[in-house]
Amino acid sequence: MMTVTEQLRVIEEHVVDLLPHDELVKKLERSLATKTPLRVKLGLDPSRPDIHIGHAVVLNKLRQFQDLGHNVVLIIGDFTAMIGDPTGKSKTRPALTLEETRENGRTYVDQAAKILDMMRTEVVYNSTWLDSMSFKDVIALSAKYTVAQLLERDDFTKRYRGGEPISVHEFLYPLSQAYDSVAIRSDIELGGTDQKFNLLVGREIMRSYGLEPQCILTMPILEGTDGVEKMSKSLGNYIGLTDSPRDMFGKSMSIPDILMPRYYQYACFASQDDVKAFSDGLRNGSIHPRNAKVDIAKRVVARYHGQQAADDAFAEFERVFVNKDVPDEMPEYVAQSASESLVDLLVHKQLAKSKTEARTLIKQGSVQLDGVKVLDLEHSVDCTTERVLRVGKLRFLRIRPQ
RNA sequence: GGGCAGAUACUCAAGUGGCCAACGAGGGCAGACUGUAAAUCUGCUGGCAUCGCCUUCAGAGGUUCGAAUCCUCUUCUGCCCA
Repeated sequence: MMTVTEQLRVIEEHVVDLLPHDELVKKLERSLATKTPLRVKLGLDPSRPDIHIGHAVVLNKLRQFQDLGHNVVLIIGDFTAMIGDPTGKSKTRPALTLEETRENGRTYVDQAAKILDMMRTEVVYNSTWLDSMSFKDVIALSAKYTVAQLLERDDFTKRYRGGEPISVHEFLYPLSQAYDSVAIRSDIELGGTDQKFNLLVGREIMRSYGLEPQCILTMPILEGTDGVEKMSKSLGNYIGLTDSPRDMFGKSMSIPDILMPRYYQYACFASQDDVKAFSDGLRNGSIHPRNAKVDIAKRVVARYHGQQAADDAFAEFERVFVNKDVPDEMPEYVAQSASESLVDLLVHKQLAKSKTEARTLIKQGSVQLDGVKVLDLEHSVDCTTERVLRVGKLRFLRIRPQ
């Protein structure tokens, strides 16, 4: 096992907050002396079924803890998802049923397994203890925190001042998350920087229950492919862990240039030194931005799909976007008759949301058949031979004869 | 419990009896330019269709030739008073 100092060096890398530092040192020293691994907690909100590379930033940090010999406790917040954490949002999220959150939780674990060492991972659902709490228990829990303390949270403050509604049950979110820490007796809890408040509440609540407070560690929130908003499925700016190599590559290539160093650091998990060299290279022109981005895209794909997939995705990308060729693989459709209405086909194969949109796309010249623009709204597609239909830059459909 | 204000398309936000499928901004989509980037410029952004038609402005009724706009009730939200 590594010494405390050596461990700390790994743990502190890329971290935003690590509080309180001296308590962590004590925990590590005790862990080393008693040969007891620390319990490192991460709460996952299963209100969406997919994990993306933004989550991976935190997961990767967990993996580092595991590699140092510590244990990870993944908490699937199936119960808290019924509240819907309003963190960073101006509105309450729609509440989900317990069944939906359980289902999402299952896929979460599968995806997390791409990064974590599952031998050192304990997975628990917080409904296990939250569901059995009585109203009396809830009162006792909520008595341990004040409204003023809760209103300190940034988004609560903003909403309160802005005259926007805050439901009482939203106040229960930080408290129930904090109670999770009590239930599993966590030593350290990880989260994105937007979780700082919730993580700190955990400390207070643990202390109230007579437990040694957890340390907290926050990681940066990775921006989505739009370069502005934080990565999230609902904003459509995410790169999912289960995305195909091709999508992953394409999405990685679409990030704004200014985001490259951050992606290099947090999506590719490059070391501080490498990140510095990368940034310097971009600044002084010794690295071409386009090549830099290819490098990032390759690394991202390689991490989740392997090097071969990354190379293939790159080759495919070159063919489609640089050589304006068509991709190897694309959705296929077997024609139902010798000739079909182009508009209907676009809608039917979901290349357009409605006939109106399909017509708009045709009018704008973004629909091509075998590389030739089609501008006729009434066009019938001759389906007696194999055709390739292209809409915009990214949507393809191979049409096969009957 | 009482008083006041408000609810408009993905979001913000105009519109206060016909000129409204509804100004504008953001977002999104598409085109040009590029490094599939950013920035910039242009077009589109309820649905169906050849003029045109149909369904929308929290919900339900009503007034009117005609309503997002007026009236009634309901639901939801904020503020003030208690």
